[in-house]
Amino acid sequence: MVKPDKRAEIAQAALDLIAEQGFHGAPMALIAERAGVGAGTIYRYFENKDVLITELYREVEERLYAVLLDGYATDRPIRERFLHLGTALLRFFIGAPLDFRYLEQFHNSPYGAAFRRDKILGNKGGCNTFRELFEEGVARQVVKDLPLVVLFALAFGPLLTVARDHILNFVELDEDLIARTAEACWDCVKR
Amino acid sequence: MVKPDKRAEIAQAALDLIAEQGFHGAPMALIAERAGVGAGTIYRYFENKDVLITELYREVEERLYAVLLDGYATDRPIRERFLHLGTALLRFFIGAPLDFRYLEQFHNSPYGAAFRRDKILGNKGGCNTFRELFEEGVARQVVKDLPLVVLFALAFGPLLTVARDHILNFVELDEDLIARTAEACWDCVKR
Amino acid sequence: MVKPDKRAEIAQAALDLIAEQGFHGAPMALIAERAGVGAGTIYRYFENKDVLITELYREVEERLYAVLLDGYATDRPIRERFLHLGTALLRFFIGAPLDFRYLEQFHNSPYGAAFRRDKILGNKGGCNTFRELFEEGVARQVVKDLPLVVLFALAFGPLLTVARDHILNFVELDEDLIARTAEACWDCVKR
Amino acid sequence: MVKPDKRAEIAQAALDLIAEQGFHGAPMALIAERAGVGAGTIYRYFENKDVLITELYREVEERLYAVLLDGYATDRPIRERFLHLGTALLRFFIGAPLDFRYLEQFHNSPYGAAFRRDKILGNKGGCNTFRELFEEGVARQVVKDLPLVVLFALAFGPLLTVARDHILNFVELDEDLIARTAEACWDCVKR
DNA sequence: GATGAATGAGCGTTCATTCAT
DNA sequence: CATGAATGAACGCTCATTCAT
Repeated sequence: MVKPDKRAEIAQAALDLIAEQGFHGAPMALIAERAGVGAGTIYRYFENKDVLITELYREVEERLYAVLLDGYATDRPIRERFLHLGTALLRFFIGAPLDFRYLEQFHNSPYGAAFRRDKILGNKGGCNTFRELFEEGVARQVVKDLPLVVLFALAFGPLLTVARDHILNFVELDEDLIARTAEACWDCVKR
Repeated sequence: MVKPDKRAEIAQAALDLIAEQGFHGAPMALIAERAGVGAGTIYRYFENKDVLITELYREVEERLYAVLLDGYATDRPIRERFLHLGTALLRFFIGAPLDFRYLEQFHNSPYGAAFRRDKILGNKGGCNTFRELFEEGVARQVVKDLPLVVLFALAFGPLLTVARDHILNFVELDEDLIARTAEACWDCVKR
Repeated sequence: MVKPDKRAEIAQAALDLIAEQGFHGAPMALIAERAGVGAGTIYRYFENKDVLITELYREVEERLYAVLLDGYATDRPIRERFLHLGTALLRFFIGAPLDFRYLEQFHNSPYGAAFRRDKILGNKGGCNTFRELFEEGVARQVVKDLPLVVLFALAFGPLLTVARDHILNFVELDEDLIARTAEACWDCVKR
Repeated sequence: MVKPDKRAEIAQAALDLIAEQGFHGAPMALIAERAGVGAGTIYRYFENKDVLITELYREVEERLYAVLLDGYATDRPIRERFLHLGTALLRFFIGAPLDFRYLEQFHNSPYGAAFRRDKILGNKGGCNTFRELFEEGVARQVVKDLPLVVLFALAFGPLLTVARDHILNFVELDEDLIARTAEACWDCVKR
């Protein structure tokens, strides 16, 4: 039976290294060292590096979706729900900058390519929520009548960009700015 | 058979490969093969791989700025100028998907890290134009009173995201959709 | 079949190859092959080729100094001590021709350049012994009153040359010839 | 017909570079650049790099022998002739340090190996002179009765070592020191 | 003759992965 | 179960040599 500590140590070490240095800066030997395990041990928990990276992605995504859905009430108005999701997204990334950086590294790599397509067709938790929200918004004529993909871009694009700018210290996002940014995004998608 | 400048062949091969496969998928030997030259030949034109990559970036950037500034009139209203830049950006990326992918690969890599900061402080052609536009817009109370960095995010974020989605075939951007997307971005930044 | 320490195998293979073929004739891949290890294995024991070469040098030097100082008695007359060192030097090189050749290759290379100066100012074991011997000899007016560097040259020059000639099979040094050569060197430095 | 200027320029550039940087620091392209010719031009004058190097060696050797034999009178006493050769050797090397360094680089390289054997069997000008001098000295019982090779070592060893030390600035050889060094060498070989 | 752009074999080095212990 | 030494393919890069101009 696998010792869960060790798996977690490896995952954390890998996530930290990849988030901070990119895939280039995260050889398996270094991940093992940071995790305090032998190099071969990683392969007991993850079939190979690709699997490790993909699994890590899923874990981050799961954490994100959990945060997005926490307190999300489908019976609230579209605008309110949108702002909830937007601010939750920003808050999560600001609070977990390594998770954010990891997602960025992942998306911008051969690994990410396949996943992007899945996402857009997406049946995944948080993603689906956005989709349903937009579909409902379009149907109720509260949201612009644009293809779903474009609405996603209008909403996610600024949020992710602003999160990156905060993490890279180009801007300091406080609660006020988070709220105003999310509202600006709403202006973008709303009719 | 024509030999249209070896440097250009190498640059094109490198850009294609990096855009399509990322830096990992573009070893010098493969770039050379695609360019139809010997491996050593690359080094007659580019000091090393870093220089090749950086130079390629500058060339793409130049092409982009040229397009953005083409027909840009500073005496037109803020909104009109914004829409000009937004639609020009989208059109350029749609017409030159490899350039777009290359920029993305570059920004999300050790090479791009240094450039990002420069860009945000930016004295570069197209970048400066956006900055001046936003500053003027804020001063005239036409644009939201948000930090410049956030305005950049609100404008660029969706545009880049939507361009990527088009290139990845998640959506088909025609002239109409380009215009409506740019307008949605304007809703984002306008007061 | 015994596996008598991989580090030693690598060191021996490198020393042999470099001694016989020079640095040019000793690519890492060939060293690895001769040592019966994979190419990458060398780097577990030596950070890079420079380190391998320098470390090898130190090991040879250590062996040499050990032999020189073995049985060296500071309370014996200058002449006797000189002859002890001279014959010990010759015997060592004759008995370890690869060590000798390695030292020559090393000294005549970019690696050796830095070491040469150190040596002449030398606080190293065997070197220091020669220096003290000469200084004492000069003070007691048993040795010619020449700069230390010149005395070194008068003593080492012939010894190293004769050792090389023996190793290259230009002459066969037996115990008798070793003794007479050392004595000739003494004639060179003595008053 | 070959333009002799160009050949000389190439030879000088190659000698300088190899003397100063060793064979590693003297790629053909750099030699060509220093000589002010195209890279391919070298191959009009020298079949390949090996030939260039070997030819260069012969030229240096010739210059050396010319100096040694200049003013050498076979009717003078052995000792005097020996001192003539010794001091001439030292003076030559001190006056032409690049020639000296070149000889050292050459001897300590795969190229030098073959030549050393030739030399010792040597029918070459200067070498032959030494050989005859020693043979005569041994026959007349003025020089120690040692194998010719050993006598060579006793004479050349210190001279070359001291020349190197001067060129490397470990000692400053003036006329007085040159004379005393040559005399010390005589003490070495004389009965 | 002279050139220098082009070549590609060969270098030192890294790192994902395996497997004997 | 866990280890980390061992592996070797693959990388970026250099340089002696060639040959079209």
